[in-house]
Amino acid sequence: MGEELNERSRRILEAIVEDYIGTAEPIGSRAVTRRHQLGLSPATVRNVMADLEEMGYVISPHTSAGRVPTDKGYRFYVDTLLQVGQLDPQQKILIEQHYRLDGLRVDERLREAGKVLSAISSYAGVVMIPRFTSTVFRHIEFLKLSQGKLLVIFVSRSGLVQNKVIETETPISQHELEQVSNYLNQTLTGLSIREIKDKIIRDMAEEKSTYDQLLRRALELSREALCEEIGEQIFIEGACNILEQSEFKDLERMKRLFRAFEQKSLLMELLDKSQRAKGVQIFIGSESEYSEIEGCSLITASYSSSRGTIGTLGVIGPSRMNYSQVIPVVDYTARLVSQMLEIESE
Amino acid sequence: MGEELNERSRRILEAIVEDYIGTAEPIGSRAVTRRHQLGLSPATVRNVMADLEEMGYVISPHTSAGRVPTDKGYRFYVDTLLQVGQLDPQQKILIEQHYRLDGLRVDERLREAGKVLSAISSYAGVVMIPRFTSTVFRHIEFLKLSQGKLLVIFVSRSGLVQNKVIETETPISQHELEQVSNYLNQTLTGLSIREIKDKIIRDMAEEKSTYDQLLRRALELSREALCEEIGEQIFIEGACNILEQSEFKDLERMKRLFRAFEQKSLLMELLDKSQRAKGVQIFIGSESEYSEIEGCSLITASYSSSRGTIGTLGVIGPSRMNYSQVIPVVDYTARLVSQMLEIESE
DNA sequence: TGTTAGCACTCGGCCATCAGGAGTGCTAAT
DNA sequence: ATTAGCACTCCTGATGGCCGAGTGCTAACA
Repeated sequence: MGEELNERSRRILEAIVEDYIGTAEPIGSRAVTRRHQLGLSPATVRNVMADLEEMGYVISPHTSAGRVPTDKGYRFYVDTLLQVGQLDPQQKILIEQHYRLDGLRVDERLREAGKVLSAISSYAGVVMIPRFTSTVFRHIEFLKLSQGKLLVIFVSRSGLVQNKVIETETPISQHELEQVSNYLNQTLTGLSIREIKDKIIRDMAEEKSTYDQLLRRALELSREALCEEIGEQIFIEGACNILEQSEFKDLERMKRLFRAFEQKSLLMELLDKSQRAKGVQIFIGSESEYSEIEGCSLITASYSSSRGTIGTLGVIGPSRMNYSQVIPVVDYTARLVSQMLEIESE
Repeated sequence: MGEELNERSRRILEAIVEDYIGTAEPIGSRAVTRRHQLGLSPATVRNVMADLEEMGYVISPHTSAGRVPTDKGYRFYVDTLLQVGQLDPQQKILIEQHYRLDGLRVDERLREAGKVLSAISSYAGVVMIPRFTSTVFRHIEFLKLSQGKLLVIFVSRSGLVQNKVIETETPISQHELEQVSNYLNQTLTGLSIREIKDKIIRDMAEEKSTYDQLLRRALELSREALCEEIGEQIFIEGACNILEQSEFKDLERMKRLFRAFEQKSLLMELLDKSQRAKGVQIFIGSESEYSEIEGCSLITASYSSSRGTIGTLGVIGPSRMNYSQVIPVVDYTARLVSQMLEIESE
């Protein structure tokens, strides 16, 4: 088990993974020798393959079939075998063309990014909307709805509009609400929500002594409005694309995947995890006890503003994914999106 | 062709449709006599079935199979055979329970309605967000984004928040924008967008003579902001549900359907059509030259505020749908949603 | 004249069988 | 250590036969 793979085994594993990515069919020993000049006979390759199987990198679906990479095999491949090149300039241009998105809202732009990802990778694109807590305050507005209910609208520096409904016990007039809005807009602009949360807690402690009615109201409302995370949102675009993948001829499997898509919480969790990491993240198959996306891989990267990471986007497809192609695309897209949001907020 | 169906033929067609809805399998003459007391022999039923086939109400997939209703058959069934009962009180309660949605935004509520529809019907639920033009003005807000770009936020009386980005050539300060917002909020509240459009056109004609800078600005901006329809939105919930339907064992068909879902424009068109009609609408199969949803039916109803129809919701499933169950559910849901939006806006 | 029983026929679904082919593991030779 | 050879396994696809469900037709019946 602890055995290091020697050069030859690596070459052969690489061959199996890459051929399998290309063909979606179990790779036999002869196929390896035929398609790759390794200077080895099929028999030798067979021996190596038996070793690889022993070590859990590949598996054969049945006695007389070729070998298929396991999750462990893919993992080894992406971690140590694969070298991701630069995105070729032509494709860069192709991607950039999709980002001439004048006059679109931030959320539309993000959704568009998902579409582009899916179109280019021909898997599914997924984009997580900036986490509320990671955004920078730009504007807030309170509107009175029915009895005791307020609509609060929040705009982040990048122009993302979010809103929620909060409840108040003590009645308040629309006029007062405007004053509160004004006050908050003056004092909070440019702060991140994280900072604001801290500030509010501090101010509330101080405020106990003061009796400024307006100030107290403003603090109360802003606490209600800002301190609770707005449900995170996630876009999944081009899910149909992965229907084309031959692994999803299996209806049952497909259903499970689509259920996972519909529920979103699972993906959310994964994206959230990758949010914290830097650079491109790769989740392979059921590596992390999520059986719903068994047989699938997720490639993600975070996008960020100058104030740090704010969201995550990526591609989800079968484990048998063209990693070398998709990874740079995801990476580049994350950069483009970061840039886009930055420009917007200037 | 012009032949009217006699009572017996109707009974038999009804039997075929209902049994087929239940079993998803071609219905033979013996099955009809077994499951329905018609006082007829299989042979007689066979004769009638041959007639029905001749007239295009049913079809047999192959020589020695039973009969399956055609679109025309379903149409006849829903139009003249089916009598929709009231929703049974128990189910009413079941539905209502899902609508204890305090503290949710309007769009979340609508999406929730889609989920409930899908859960109860076990097909897919679909909800079209209120058309911008049909909503009633409540509040508008302009924020300056980057060079020449404005973010405009619009709140309808029912609390629906929408936003878009518009461009202006002449620069304008945030202060001026606030004045414009204030002015518009004072003068437009309570008007429907439709009315506002008219008003703006009228005012612009008059305004040529006046030289009030602010007024001119307000008119220009509000025209930009309000007069162009915001892209309509549509939620499709529980699409996976219809994967369970046996008709979608055919992969190819399923793909086409999901592509249609992803694109949304097709559904939009259909919903838009039904928007104009009153009461429950039923689209069967490819009745209206949309081949993508071949084999599917769509049941819709419009929801409305006191100011008239504002949106549409419904259920999409296989033509072989349990109409008698789904129709009252859609109907009742539309009422509930109308009510919900009404309360919110008071 | 409308209804029904009877019967021959058709066709899809299911199962077993079979040949072909791809690929393996083992052994013995290099 | 590598490789050629070989027997073996197992999937795949084609073939054919059987069964059952269901039909259409015809002739008998009320």
